Amino acid sequence: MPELPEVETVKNTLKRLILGEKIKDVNVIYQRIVQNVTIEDFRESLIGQTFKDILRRGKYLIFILDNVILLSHLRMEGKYFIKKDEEVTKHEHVIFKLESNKTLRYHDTRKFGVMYLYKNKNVEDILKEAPLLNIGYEPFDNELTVDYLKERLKKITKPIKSTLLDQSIISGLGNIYVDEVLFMSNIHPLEKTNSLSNQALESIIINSQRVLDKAIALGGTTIHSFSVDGISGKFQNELLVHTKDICPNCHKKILKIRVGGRGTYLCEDCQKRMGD
DNA sequence: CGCATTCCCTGGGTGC
DNA sequence: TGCACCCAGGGAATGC
Repeated sequence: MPELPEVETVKNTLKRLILGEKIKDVNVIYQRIVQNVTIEDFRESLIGQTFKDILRRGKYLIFILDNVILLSHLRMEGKYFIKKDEEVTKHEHVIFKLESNKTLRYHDTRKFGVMYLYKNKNVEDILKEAPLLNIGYEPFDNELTVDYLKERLKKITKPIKSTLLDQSIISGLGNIYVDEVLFMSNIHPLEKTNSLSNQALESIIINSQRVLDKAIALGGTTIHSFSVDGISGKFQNELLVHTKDICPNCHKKILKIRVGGRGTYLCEDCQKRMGD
């Protein structure tokens, strides 16, 4: 499941593979992927356009072409593949035929991924409208400070884990890395959000940077699946708590609970609940 | 308003 | 082997 490091890896891999490539044809097989324009509009707007750059905002990929911008969110299982002009397989939902006779294919077994297309707009414009409008700072951004978090979180009473999954507050963390960050910060996932101390918030920021930096360096985490052209990450070998049985710290059994409907791993001894 | 729940999907796992 | 069932989850929509 792609989180920030996986999307960063996909972005960098795709940049090597498709920048400068011109789109000859587009085939949308599963139509619900395209959100904000008709399929006809999507096709016609993309044909003849060349990939100029690829950016990332949170977990969104932003493809910059001549006059259009394509926004892509991989959700759970979205992947891109570069192939020759061969038969379309079962889970390929959008096929971009390129002039070099290669094809760029969006593959998504659960069909949760979405795409948006913008015509004659620049990146600054689309950052001001949905769905990018409410994407919060990334852990690396200088604006993400203890003071900022203190203010944003002061009225939130739900579990801190649910808050960290909310992309409008901090962007880029998903289910895997939130568990890791909370473990590294010795914070219980069910801790009430607005009861966290400044020191706890500081730990969350620092450990978010640490875990994402390391995951990016290792090309992301491959638990279920994510890849471009079969390239997958190695961070799963570095996980401390998510999907683990034994705490690497105190060697007690890792607990699995549900928080906001999400499978959540923690060590009760290392992540004590403080107040509430 | 905040928060919990439901929904979208399909492959993989389980039990009979 | 086949079949019914449940589970995984990011984010939007819905309900309280």
